[in-house]
Amino acid sequence: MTTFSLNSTLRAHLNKGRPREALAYFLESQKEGLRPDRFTIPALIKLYLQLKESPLHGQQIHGFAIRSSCVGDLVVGTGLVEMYLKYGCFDEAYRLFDEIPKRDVISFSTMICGFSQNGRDAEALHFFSRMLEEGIEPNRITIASLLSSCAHLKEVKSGRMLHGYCFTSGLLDTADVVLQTALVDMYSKCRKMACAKSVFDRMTERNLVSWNSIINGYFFDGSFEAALGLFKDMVSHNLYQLRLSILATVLNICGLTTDLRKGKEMHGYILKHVYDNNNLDFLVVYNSILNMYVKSGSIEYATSLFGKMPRKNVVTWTILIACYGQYGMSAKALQLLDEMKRLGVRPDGVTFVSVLSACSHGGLVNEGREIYNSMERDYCIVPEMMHFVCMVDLYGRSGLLEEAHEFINMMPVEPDKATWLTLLSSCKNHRNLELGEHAARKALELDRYNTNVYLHLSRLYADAGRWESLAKTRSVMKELGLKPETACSWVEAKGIVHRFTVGDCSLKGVCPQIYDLLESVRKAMKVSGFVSDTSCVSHKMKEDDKVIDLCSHTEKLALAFALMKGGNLLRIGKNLRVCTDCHRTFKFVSATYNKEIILKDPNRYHRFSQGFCSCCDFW
DNA sequence: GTCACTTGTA
Repeated sequence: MTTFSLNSTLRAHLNKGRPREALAYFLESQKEGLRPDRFTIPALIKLYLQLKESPLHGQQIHGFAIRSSCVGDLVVGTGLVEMYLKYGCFDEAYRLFDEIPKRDVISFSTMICGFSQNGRDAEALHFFSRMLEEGIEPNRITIASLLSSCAHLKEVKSGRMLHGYCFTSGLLDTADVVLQTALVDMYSKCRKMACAKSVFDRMTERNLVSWNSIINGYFFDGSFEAALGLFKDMVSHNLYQLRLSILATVLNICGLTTDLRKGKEMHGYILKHVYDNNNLDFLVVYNSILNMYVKSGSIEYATSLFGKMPRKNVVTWTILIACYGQYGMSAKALQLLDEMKRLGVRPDGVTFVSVLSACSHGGLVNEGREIYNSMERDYCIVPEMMHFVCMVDLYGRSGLLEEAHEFINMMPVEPDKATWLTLLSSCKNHRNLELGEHAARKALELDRYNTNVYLHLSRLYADAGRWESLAKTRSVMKELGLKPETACSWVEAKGIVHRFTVGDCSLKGVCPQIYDLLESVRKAMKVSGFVSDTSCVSHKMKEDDKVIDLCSHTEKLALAFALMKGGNLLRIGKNLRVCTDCHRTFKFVSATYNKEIILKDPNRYHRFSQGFCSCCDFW
């Protein structure tokens, strides 16, 4: 064996998607004492990225590169940079990037893409200016990554400029699905649907991602009809296999639609097309539909479909378990786990995520711990990061912050940023400033650009009355170009989604009744002895003003609107977690106005009825 | 003979 033959064999295996064979061959070559060269290193990097190995192996490869003294090689350097970016080691990536003597488009694009894929979008755009300063021309790949960052940041202005660049540089002269899709997605995310549609219409070739982007765009823009219409086009062209992702989007739409009329219509539509298309796996499609009923907040339909399904697999069971968990019906979730065991269906790792988070949302600490311990013992499932995070959440949500922290310290692997963020979020809910600050520090060490860390931290400082620290945190966010997501709630009425954003003063003029209604609800609550929970307000202001501030919460505006609209079942969606004061108000309204209310937040569902919530005030 | 790209989802 020579190094040359080693390299070509490695490449051959990798190109055919056989990383294990490549690895075996490489290990063989090591036994023979063969030295990797600058052509071997990139192949090794590809190999390890394909195998999803731990950073330790990455460092080994780095070691090989150092020993073969080819770190300064353009291709090797770029490969190493990519590797570290994939592992989230940004400092190392920066360092290596700076060591590349003559950087090219690819090395710059690698950096930009790495930032963009890790949610560090401001940094991605920043790096682009550096690229231009060094006089390097971007290409289609650079632009696609940048567009993705503009989409995340909702930066239409930069997005438009990039679009303009595509025109003038001739990048759009030839059909380029990826680039065009990136444009569609950028416009979609920035809610410029007319622009998105015009790019989409001009595409000569489209793929699943293109459809996904445009349909999602219409969805978030509230144009349900347009989104569903496009979905029908897509299905009836029979172009792509129905996948959960796209179904989830479409069926989510139905979740917001009155009385599930649209959801059921789509259910029928999809089944018809599944029937027409023998390539599709019925079970998968049924699972998607089941998921739709769960997502749309219709437990009744979900359980009834579950009962009727002729075949079920782990996924089917897991969906329903997750459903109960999200509604705070933890006991039911555990019951389902038992039943599935009894019927001989083997739970998998994802099932345990659902079960553990059900325990977490229901405050069942002991049960959760027992189940966690049984994973490896009874099911031969080795817990991984996602399970660790569930456990931290299990302890933390219940206020057992020390246990949560201890669990992190005992974890067999280095905690990732999600772990620390989970602990931080619990510290925020239970107002433990000291531990919260520690968790925030750890999370920021791993990702300085994580908006949520700063938001949780701000909240902690506000609750503790540490106004200087609060101001400081906010100014850091500003410096880094991080913007919190603006709170938003929505209600559907007659096929149109009405959106309510925070401090939406325009409403005052257009719809004074909303504020009048809220005012009367507030008075009625006061009479009944309900006290506003002003602890939800994180600004420094007088108590009375805090009460007024609370009234502008978007879910309250949406609630008032939904009440005015009429009907006995009100469905409200929200992009952020509900606050305690709003939760109280919803309970009150469900009792005094005799309404059933479903409030969906990003993590779970609250179902209010007769003054109670399905979450039992634990969320 | 070698490096980089778009969506969603928990």
